[in-house]
Amino acid sequence: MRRQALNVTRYDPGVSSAAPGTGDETIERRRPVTAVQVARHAGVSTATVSLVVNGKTAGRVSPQIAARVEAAIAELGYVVDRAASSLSRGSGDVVILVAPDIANPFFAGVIAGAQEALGSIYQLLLSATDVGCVPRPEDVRALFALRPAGLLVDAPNVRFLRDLDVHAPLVLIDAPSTEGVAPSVDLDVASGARQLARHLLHRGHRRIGYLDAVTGTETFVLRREALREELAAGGGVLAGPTPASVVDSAAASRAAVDAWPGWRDAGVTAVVAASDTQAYGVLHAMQGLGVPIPGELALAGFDNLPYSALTQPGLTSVELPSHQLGLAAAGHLRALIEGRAPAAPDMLPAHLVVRGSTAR
Amino acid sequence: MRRQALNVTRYDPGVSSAAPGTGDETIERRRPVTAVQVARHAGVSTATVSLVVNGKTAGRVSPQIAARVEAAIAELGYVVDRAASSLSRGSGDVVILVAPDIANPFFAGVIAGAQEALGSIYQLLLSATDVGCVPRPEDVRALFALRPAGLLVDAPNVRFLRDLDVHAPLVLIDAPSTEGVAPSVDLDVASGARQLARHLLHRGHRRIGYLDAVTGTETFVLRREALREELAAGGGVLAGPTPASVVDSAAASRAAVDAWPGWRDAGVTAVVAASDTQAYGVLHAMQGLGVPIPGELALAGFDNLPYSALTQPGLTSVELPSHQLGLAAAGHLRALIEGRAPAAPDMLPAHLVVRGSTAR
DNA sequence: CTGAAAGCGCTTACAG
DNA sequence: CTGAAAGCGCTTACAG
Repeated sequence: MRRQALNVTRYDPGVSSAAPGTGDETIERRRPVTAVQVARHAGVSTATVSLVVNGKTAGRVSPQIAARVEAAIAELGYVVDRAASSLSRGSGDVVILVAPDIANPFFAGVIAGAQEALGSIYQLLLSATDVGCVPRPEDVRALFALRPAGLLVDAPNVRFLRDLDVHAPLVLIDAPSTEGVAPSVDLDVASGARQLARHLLHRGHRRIGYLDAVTGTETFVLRREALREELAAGGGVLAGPTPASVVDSAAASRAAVDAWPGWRDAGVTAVVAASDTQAYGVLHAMQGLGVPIPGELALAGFDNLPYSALTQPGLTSVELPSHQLGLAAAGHLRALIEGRAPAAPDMLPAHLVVRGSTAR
Repeated sequence: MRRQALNVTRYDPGVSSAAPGTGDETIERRRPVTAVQVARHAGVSTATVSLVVNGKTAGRVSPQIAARVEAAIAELGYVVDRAASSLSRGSGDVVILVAPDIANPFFAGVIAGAQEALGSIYQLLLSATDVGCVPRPEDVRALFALRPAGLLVDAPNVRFLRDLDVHAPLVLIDAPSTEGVAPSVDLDVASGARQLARHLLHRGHRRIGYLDAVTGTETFVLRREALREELAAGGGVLAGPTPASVVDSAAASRAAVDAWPGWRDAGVTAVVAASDTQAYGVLHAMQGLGVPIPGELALAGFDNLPYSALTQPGLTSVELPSHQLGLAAAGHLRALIEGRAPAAPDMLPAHLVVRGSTAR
């Protein structure tokens, strides 16, 4: 790799060092303003400062004093130290979302929904686990040690929860079959899979190939098995090999290239991928192999990612409501945190979006 | 929307409530184990517990005592309260990456690189700002109030930094023209743009259309202007309208549909999009309009996202090394945090990847 | 309406 | 090698 000129500028802390120019100077950082300084500046106690910054002045602090404190806060640029605040209160105002595949556009919707539900009171931070891996209990435990207000954990399995054994606000996302262990907000992927099965049967397909995902999450088991059952009910069958790949287009493409001879020999006329991301890979693979879609092979996926409307042909997909998922999960968590009875959410409905990839 | 049966299970805290069955019971949470409990259990002081959990036993704690403490920790399931730890030390071990567009696959690489550089000592959390928006100084200030070990901020502009005025470990990512304000690790997008310009000129294109991004980030200005200059140097020109869209395929598709008459009338034979994500939208728009790519119109983008190898035709793109970017930025931050002199990183090189979308 | 004081759980000089 | 004690910056009963 060709190395080029350095473009990293040294940070100037704006504070004189102990021994300027000697080379072994230590950088002194300007220390953050504390409540003590604000209190001194406004001529009040730190208790009053705390009441003001937390908006608990009603009947406790006179408007005049409050105004004086506000002024001091603005002048000094005081920001509450949330580490200290968390320690004092027992927990903070951060909500952490743990997800295995942040880069998946599906999560943009979940994140937006969660932010909407959390409002400006809580701050949402994301913890990315390794792509294609379920989060490990020890990772989540380390996150709990941060004393967040609560945790949102995407797609863990039952075993994960047994190992976790943590008792704090926690809501699971898209974690079917964890009932009774922790609250979860789920997607009705089974219904979506059945709609897709009926659509394919209706289009005359009987022998369906399947490209699975290898994350070891329940949702993918559910997608596959619901599809299989509903196909069987209508005289169809999952035929040929059932390869699995990580949720990545390139990996899916390779898997599809390998699987194609088997699918073809098994008389497969349609392929379903466990996710749209993988379906894109299958589409590419078939274009490379000269197998026309939908002419020789129909194709469908799950998620209905934005890009699925843009492929050539457009991709038939089971739409999973990511925004609503984030909204419901964070809303539930918030109720838990605030000690309210959680509003009864639904199992969020999935519905099939039909496009050119399964046209006759 | 059809509502279905509720599938949210109530969380059972496993702890008896104050007034069981009365209905106004408050949920008592099992309180986390503290160092005091561990100390008591092991028959030592909390100071010793602290030394053991922080691995500072060498010459300070006898192996026997250390072993006893370890055993107590394991037995009680003790995890250090990081809020308290942060308060005591002055800052914690969390590194926060602030990025406008977490869902962009480009960030998967940045995140993986940053995690690699941070190792297991620091914990990386992500803060998602609204899509298509530069992070606001107040958001970043709120993040600093969490007392993280440091912050990595993607693509802010100079004005942002003037407003920020925060003096703590901070490294900017892909933030050209912020020299002297804060350290930054940059991508040589200008060089990439010039390579792309020369490639297009060499392929015989002289009148080039451009689809810009509307995030207000320097990197996009640089991409466009470097392309413009290098084209001019070779007798080419940015011609026709220069629409802008958010970094989203669907939005880009709409923008391209609108721009096409203008481009066509201006004699444009190639279009460059500010990002691959947008280029996918242009590709879709042109397929919809019946404009063959590359036959009638060549197309290229920036980022070389994984999916760019899978489109039909494959997308010519300026590869930006996302993994190295995360690695270098986090490495620099880590040096800053630990008071070491940052290793001199490079401005990370970009290089053109030529695919079918600009074939003759 | 306001303040002095205790306490959150940890870390780190300091004394022994 | 080990412990008692102070302190990080905040919040919250409690006393006035």
